[in-house]
Amino acid sequence: MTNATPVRVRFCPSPTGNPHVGLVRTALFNWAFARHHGGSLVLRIEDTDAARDSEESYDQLLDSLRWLGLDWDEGPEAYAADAEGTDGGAVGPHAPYRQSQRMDVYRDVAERLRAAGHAYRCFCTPAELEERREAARKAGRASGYDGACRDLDAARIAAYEAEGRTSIVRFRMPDEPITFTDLVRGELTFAPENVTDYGIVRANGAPLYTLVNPVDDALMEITHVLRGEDLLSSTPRQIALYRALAEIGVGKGATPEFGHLPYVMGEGNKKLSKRDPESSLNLYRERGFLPQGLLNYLSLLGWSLSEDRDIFSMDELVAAFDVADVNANPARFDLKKCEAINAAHLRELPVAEFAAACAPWLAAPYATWAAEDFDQAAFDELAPLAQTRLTVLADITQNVDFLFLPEPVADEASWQKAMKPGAADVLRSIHSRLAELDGGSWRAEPLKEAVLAAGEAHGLKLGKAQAPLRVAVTGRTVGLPLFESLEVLGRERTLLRVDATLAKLAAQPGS
RNA sequence: GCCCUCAUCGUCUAGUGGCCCAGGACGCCGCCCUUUCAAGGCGGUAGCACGGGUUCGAAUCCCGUUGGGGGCACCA
Repeated sequence: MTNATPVRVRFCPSPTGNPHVGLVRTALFNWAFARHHGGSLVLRIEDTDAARDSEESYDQLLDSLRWLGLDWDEGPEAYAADAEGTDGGAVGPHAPYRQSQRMDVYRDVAERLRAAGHAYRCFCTPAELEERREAARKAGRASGYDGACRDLDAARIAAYEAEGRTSIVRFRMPDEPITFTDLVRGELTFAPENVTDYGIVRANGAPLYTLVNPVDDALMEITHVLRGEDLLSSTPRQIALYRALAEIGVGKGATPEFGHLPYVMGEGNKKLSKRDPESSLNLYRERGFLPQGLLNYLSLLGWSLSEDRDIFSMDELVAAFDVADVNANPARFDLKKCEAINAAHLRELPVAEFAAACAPWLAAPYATWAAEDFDQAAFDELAPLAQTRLTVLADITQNVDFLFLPEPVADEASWQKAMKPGAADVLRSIHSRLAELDGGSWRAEPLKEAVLAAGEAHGLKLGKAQAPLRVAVTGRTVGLPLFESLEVLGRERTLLRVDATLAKLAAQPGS
């Protein structure tokens, strides 16, 4: 890259379905690259396929990017949701940024390409194409377009038209190898026989991605194209188109540099697809991943900050990020590690921020308790204890539900585990010791002493003695530190729950 | 079938000819701490796909093999 030209990268999703993590990783690398170089990130919406695109997906896409904090400089609307756009809401000098609103641009470019001889009308029918492709394959040859309509004369064209055939517009590839230096893979060369002429406008006049994407990159003066490796083999085509565009005066004439990012793979070494539930960004959001946690993990797929650091902030990522350091091999998405990294970010949050971040999962639709039973102050007291125990924020709900539910959840497995024969006796001892504590001494430390003493009377260590009490009060065998929990729950409710458990135990045969 | 691409512990990676009988992280196992579970501390498990070169010396460079992934659309 020349130092003089400011970096301009773009993220250009098509609004089809939920955003998935592979897409997010691509957005992240583009964003980090732009920020690292003090350049611009352009958000362009590639909605040229009316059949698959939807407005809902578009809204979701922007919402996701905003949630992630991946801000863009130019796009169909401002990053800050409340900001005023300049042109129909769009922000930036190259509006509009939705391709569905740029159709006249593409039509014009396609026409000029054809006039200059860089493209031609192709009358081959899909059936004919398919047949010849098959034949080529069988013969062991490359199966791309065979160039049948490359040099049709006027008579031939008239004959096809008389036949009622429709035509697409096809780009004419030069008969020479194309070499470029991929930012992550190095120098690559493609022979002409393997990169054949390709369609750029449908028979119905609608432009194809193959045209639209490079045209907009040229017009929007994109300097670096960082995208998935699935587009690697179409790069020579785009470069050829770029050269043709330069020739007819579309854009400033410079071809961007390309960097092809490795795939994000899912289970069984398959490319993580949109259908794969593991790939859905919304899923991570609903489970309570922190944007910085998810992004931190995703950045590790094909890149690393340093030899011995896996946990870092977005600022650190931006400071260190370089496409040249991205490695070329596909990476498997590992949920366990993703969760571990998110947990680390959760722990690094100041307590108040952590508590605030929990809020969505303490209310509908996540809360299992009635809204009016929620007690913020009680929650805040336990929040620090929960912070080291969560992997994702959604886990907060069951960690504190005992505080807000009228009675603890009934977890059969926990009950079986804790309420072994003799548990009732222990619980009775605990109850009488606890009952001796007045409101003023209802603190974690005395509570612990009381349970300890009660346990000793039965020859039990604290670990064993606390189990039935924990289940009696929280419903579960695993949870936040017990005595602090009791302190917050309060004397009355604790005693009531132990009473209730004792009653239940008494009603149970064999206890 | 043709073309492209990739190849270090189970997984993500560090490593760009000697610092590597390969380092970190997640996972897993064990120990310590301990009120359950975490967190934290300590330790362990496990890898350069294979075969040829080049070189005094290769995980690192070259060739081949094998294996994985992708592309070959009037999808993007």
